[in-house]
Amino acid sequence: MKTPGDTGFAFPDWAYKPESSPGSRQIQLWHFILELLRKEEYQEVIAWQGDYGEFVIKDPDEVARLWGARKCKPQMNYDKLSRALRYYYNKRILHKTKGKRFTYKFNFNKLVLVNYPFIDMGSARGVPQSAPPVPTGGSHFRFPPSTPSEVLSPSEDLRSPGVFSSVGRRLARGSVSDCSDGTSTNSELEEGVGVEDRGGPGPERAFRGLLHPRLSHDSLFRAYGGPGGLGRPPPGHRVHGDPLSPFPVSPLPGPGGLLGPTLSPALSMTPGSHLPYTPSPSLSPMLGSHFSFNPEDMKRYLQAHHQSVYNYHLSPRAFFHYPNIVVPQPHRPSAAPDKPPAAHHPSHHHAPLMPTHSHSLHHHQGEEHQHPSPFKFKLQPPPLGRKQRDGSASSTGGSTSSMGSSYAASGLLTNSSSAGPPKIKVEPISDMESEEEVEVTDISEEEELLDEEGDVFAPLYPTNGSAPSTVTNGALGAIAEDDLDEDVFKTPAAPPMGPLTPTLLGLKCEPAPPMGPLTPTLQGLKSDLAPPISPGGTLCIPLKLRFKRRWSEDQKMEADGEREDAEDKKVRAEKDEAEPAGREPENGEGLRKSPSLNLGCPPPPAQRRASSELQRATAQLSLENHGAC
DNA sequence: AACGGAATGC
DNA sequence: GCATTCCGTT
Repeated sequence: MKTPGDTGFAFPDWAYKPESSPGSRQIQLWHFILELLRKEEYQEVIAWQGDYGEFVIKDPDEVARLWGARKCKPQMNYDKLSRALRYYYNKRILHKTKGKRFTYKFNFNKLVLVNYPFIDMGSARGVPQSAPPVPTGGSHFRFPPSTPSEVLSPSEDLRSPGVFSSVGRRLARGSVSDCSDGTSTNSELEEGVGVEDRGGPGPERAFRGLLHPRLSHDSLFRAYGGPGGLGRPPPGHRVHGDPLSPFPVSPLPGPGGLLGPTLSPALSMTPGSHLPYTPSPSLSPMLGSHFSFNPEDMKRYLQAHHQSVYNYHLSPRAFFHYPNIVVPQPHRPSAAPDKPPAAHHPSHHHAPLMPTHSHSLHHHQGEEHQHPSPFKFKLQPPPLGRKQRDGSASSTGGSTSSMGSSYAASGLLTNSSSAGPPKIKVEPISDMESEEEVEVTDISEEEELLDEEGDVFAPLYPTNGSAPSTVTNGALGAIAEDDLDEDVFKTPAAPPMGPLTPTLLGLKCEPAPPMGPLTPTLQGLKSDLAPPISPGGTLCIPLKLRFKRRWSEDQKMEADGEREDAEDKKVRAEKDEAEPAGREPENGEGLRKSPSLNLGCPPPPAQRRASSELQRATAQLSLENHGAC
C-alpha cells in the first residue's frame, strides 16, 4: 500500500523512511538514536553495548533532552521518549533488552537488510577475519547488516567522489544536533575518522564477507557514510570489500559476485551461529548515521531490475521456498581459531548452524535436504498491527490487504484462502521470550503449521502466480519482514517472470511453486522442499506438506538456536489466533535457511548500475533530513 | 523502570 | 504515520 504500486512491491514503511517520512519531514527517533550512537561525543550519553545492535542509554535525561532539542520539544523527557521507543517494539525496529536498564536493541535484521545472498560462509571470504568484538553474545541479531559495495554498483560507486564522500559526511555529521545544531549540518567533521572507532574494523570485515546484499545495506549504509569509512575510499581505490560496507570482503567474487540476489540479512541468524563474528555494535551496519531508504528510488530500481524482485524471495522467508539454497557449510570455518564460538554466546541459542549437529529432531525433513541449513533464517512473522483492538473491525486495512494480494501470489501459501486476505497483523509483539514457548513445537501436524505460518507466508508470497516477480529486492525485503503485515510487500506488478535473470537463477530464488519453467537451478532448489519433484518442475508433494516439513525443520533449528525474537513468536501466536487456518504453513521465523553461495550469477551490469543510483538517491535523501526546527 | 492504552497534534 | 502527552498498571 504504501508503496506505490508501480513497482509492485513495497517495503515496510519504516524501512524506508529514513529520517523523514514523506509525511513528516522529521527525523525519526530511531534514526536519531543511531546518530547519537555513531558519534563519539555522545558516548557518555548513549552507546553500543552488549549484543549486536544493543545499546544503552547512559544518560536518559540527556538523550531526551537532545531529542527534544532536535524535535523542538523542550518538554521532552525520558518517559516520553521511551514511549516512543516502545512503539518501535511493535514495529520491530527495536526491542527492549530485558533486565538491563535503559538498554534497547535494534533489530537490524529487520532494518537492514536484506538481501544478502549469501554469503559464503564457507569460503574464505566469509570467514571472519577478525574476531568480533561483540562481547556479549548476541542474542538475537544475527545479521550484520552489510553492504556489499559491489553489489550495488561496482562500477559506479557511491563512493565515487561526489556521492559518497560528500554525502556521507554530511550525513554523518550534522544530525545529532539539536535544533540549532541540527540544522546546520555540517559541523563536525570528525566523523570520518573517528566516528566509528568503537567498532573497529573487525566486525565489519567479518560481515562483509558474509553477505552481499544487492542493495541493501550497502546502499543504505554507504550512503550514510559508513563507519568511519565512508570517506575513505578514494574513488579509485575501491576494493571489493568496500571500505564502507561493513563487510570486509564482498562475497561476490567480482562484480557480479556470487549471488546476485541476496538474502536478507534480516534473517535472523543467531549471531553465534552463523557469524563467526558478531558484528559489533559499533561497527554496526548502521554505522552510517542515517539510514535512509528512499522508496522512490527503490522502486525505480526495482522496476528497472526485476531481479530485485527476486531478491525478495531471497529473503529469509524466501528461503523457505528455496530450500536448496544451501550455504556451504557455514560452519564458521575460520572462526574457530580466532574466536571460539563459545564466546559468543554459549547460551541457548546459538543455533547451531551446523547441520551436522542438528538434532535429529526432524526426521521429516530428511529427505529434503541434507543440510539443514547452516544458517538459520528466521522468518519473522508479520508484525502485528497495533490495532488489534480496534482493528477487529478495521483490521488494519493495510496490512491485510497487502498480504493477501501480494503474498498470496506465491501460490505457496495460499492455497486455502487466497481469496480472502488474511489479516495478519494481530497485535504487536513484543519481544518476549515467550516467543519460543509460543512457538508451536509441533509442527508435525499440518494444520497447526498452517495456521501459524500461514500468515506469515501469505504475506510473503503472493499467491498469484507472479509471485516471483513480485518480490522486492532483498534488501528491503528483509526489512519488510516485520511489517509484512503492513504492506511490506506489495504485490508487485509482478513482472512477469518469464525469464529469470541469471541472477535469480543463480540464486535460486525462485519460489513460486507454480512456476512455469524453472530453471534447473531453481528446480533444484525446490527440490529441496519437495522431495518428489520431477525434473520438470512438477512437484509431487503438496505444498503443504512440503511446507510442513520445512517448518519442522526450522522449528527444530530454532529450538536449538533459539529464540530470536520473542516477538516474532508472539506474533505468530497471535496470528494464529487471529487467523485460523487457512494459510499455509510457513514459518516466519522458524525458517532459516541457509543460503548457499552457489549462486554464481553475476549481476547484470544494469542492475548494479541501478543500485548505485539508488544509493545515491538514498544518500541524498538522507541529507535532506535535517531541517531546522 | 517499563509497559501500553488513549487522546491528540502535526 | 509518527510521535507527544498523559496516565494507570505492573
